[in-house]
Amino acid sequence: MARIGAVPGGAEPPWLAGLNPAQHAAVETTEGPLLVLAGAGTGKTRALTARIAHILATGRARPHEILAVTFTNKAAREMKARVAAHLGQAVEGMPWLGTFHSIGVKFLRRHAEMVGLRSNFTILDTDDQLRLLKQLITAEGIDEKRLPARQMAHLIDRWKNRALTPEKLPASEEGAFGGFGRRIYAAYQERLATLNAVDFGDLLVHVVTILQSDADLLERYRRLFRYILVDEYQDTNVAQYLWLRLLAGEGGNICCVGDDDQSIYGWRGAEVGNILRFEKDFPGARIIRLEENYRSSEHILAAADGVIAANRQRLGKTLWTAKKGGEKVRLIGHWDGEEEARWIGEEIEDLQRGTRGLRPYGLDEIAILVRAAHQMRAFEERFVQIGLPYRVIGGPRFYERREIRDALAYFRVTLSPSDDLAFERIVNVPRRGLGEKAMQTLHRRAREENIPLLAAARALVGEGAFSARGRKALKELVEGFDRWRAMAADPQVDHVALAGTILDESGYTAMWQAEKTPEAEGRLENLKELMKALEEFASLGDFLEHVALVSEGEEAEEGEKVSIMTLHAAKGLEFPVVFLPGWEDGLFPNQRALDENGTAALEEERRLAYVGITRAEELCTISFAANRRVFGQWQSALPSRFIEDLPPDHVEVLTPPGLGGVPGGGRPGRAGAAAGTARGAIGDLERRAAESIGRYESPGWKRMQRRGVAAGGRARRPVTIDVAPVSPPVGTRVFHQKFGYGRVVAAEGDRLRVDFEISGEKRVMASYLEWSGGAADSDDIPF
DNA sequence: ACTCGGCATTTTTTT
DNA sequence: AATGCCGAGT
Repeated sequence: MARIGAVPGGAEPPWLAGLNPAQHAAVETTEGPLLVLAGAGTGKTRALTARIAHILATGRARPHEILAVTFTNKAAREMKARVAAHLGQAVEGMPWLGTFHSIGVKFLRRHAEMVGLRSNFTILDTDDQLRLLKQLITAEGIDEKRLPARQMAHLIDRWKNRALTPEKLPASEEGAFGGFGRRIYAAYQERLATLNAVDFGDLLVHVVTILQSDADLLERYRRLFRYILVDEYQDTNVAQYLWLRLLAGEGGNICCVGDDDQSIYGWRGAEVGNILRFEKDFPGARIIRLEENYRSSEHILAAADGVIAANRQRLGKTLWTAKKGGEKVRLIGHWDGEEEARWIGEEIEDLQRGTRGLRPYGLDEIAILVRAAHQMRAFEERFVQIGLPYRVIGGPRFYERREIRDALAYFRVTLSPSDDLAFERIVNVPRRGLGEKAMQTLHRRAREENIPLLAAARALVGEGAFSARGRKALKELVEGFDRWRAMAADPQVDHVALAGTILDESGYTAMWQAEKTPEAEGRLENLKELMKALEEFASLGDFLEHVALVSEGEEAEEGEKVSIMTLHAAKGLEFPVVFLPGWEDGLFPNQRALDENGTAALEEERRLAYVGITRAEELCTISFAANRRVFGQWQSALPSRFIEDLPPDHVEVLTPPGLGGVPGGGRPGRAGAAAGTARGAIGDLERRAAESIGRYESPGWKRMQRRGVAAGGRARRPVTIDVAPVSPPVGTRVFHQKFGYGRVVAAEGDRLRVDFEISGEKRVMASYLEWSGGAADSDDIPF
């Protein structure tokens, strides 16, 4: 490819080496507003980091004069490392390179007093937030069951994403949360101020408030940030957008990189509109498109394009690749979710061995990307069974575990005695004989004298309040905190040792040791982990700050493993081999999303599909299951409507196991053309589903019926409308997919006990079984 | 004050 | 199926 911009005769600086013309332009167009539309796999990070290197190396700005914002800590870290690599030296302090939230904290610590905070404010975690809201809601005399705190938290989050403080709430929001929304929101903010605390959303909103309220300050920052770079611009929400506009000013040097087709965070306030509107917002903006894809094969790209092309709201890009040929995207349907997991497990083992003329793949090269976290379970179960190493990315997070939160609460109170929320969390953990009544007493005193709970506890203990047992324990706790605080202030004391001391002396460690369950052991393990993590930081305080902002359970586990994660978590990653299970209407696209947000949500789901497919470099396999267990109930679904958008020329349909093979087992392998079209295979599956289950109904359809609409206008009919499966009477000879033939020995409703010929007695659901006379009434099956 | 058991609810995605 | 919440019993 011809290179432009190379200086004739002069050696090209290393950061420009190997860039294509578009990337080159993205790097060298430093002045004025610039939007880089970077499709999936087009070397976006490469361009972005080269740009920073370029700005620094050419002396256009010093490191602290660049504001570079990312969405995840991981992206920030990677960016730092890659800029350093470009320049061939460590980047000394780019203090303003980080996530919106971490930069927000830094900014807020400097200007806390402008929003009524002190600069040592604490950052609330979700638990704290919910507990606080619960209190406020109850105090308002509202039944917390009718209006749950979760919902309120959600609401507040949405408002904050739009930079709406209680005063700025529009009239249209007046009815929110049963009409109490605004009032509780205001009370909540007030309470946060008293607690000297902020929540996640505040990290954005307070910054906007400050910048808007002080023109001089704003001007200072505008001058400071000579260059602004924003990664994943399509994910910015209103508050972040305001931030950027304020700081960039008119014609500032702001460079936003993003891809409207990868906007998948609308549900948490991201506005695709931000990127769609860029030219209007920043007059004279230049737009550069990165369209050469370096990641995926031709077929994979074509499939992704087929899916995304159905969206209306897009800026439009055409990705192309120099890589021709490769494997087609594979499509396969399964009987149920477990079979899907089983098949993928076997497929992975095959891939490892390198069958069918494909190269052998390492487990690290393989990923399974699911729509919803609960899908992961089937895979975990299966993989444990067959001993296939896997890792769940973005699973239950380390810092959200109970024992970790408890430990952190102890640290928090030690460092800031007025952290009531943390104090509340651990006063009675381990049990100290302080129940509801004791807590009421504490709260009353704290409120009356306007002092923190810890101070109230101290006073009350001195006055001889509470039961003898509780008083003694509480006294010990208060004195403990005094002691630990003194130690924390002593530079001689190592903070890791201090943390250990706190957990031991408080009796927290002992509490779990006393519990001799494997679970408790795990928790103690986690606490050890925590200590190890602590070593990386200079002080407890530093650590707490880190924890508040980092949610990534960053345990770089050893060994080769298959990765399992949600599609959301997969954004920005790539794998040679990708499996995309669960492509069923209702699950993907997700019915709840559709119900709540209609067409916009459907487009976002489609983008999610696009993100999924474009993660794959060489081999991409999409699958769906006719039946899936949801809430312990079997439900059936139809293949995702996105499957219809896959261009047939680039897709190979595989034959599901059990179809045309041995019943209930044996994998026929790759049947190639025998399966015919995608529709053919799907039809077979649906027919089988109908035949053996009898009557079933897709969850999405049920919802649509209730609402009396066919959502999206593309709804298809479910197979049969009759929810209750008929049970075979005791004594009936039945057939089960997994256990084979057997006889019913007992029944309670549709739960049966069946004595199977091979595997003995099992409890199974009637809907699992086939028996003569129990086949479907096929009058309503639309094939 | 704490423990246990029954009942309801849950799961879409997360900085 | 699994978890969390509430109420009754100790």
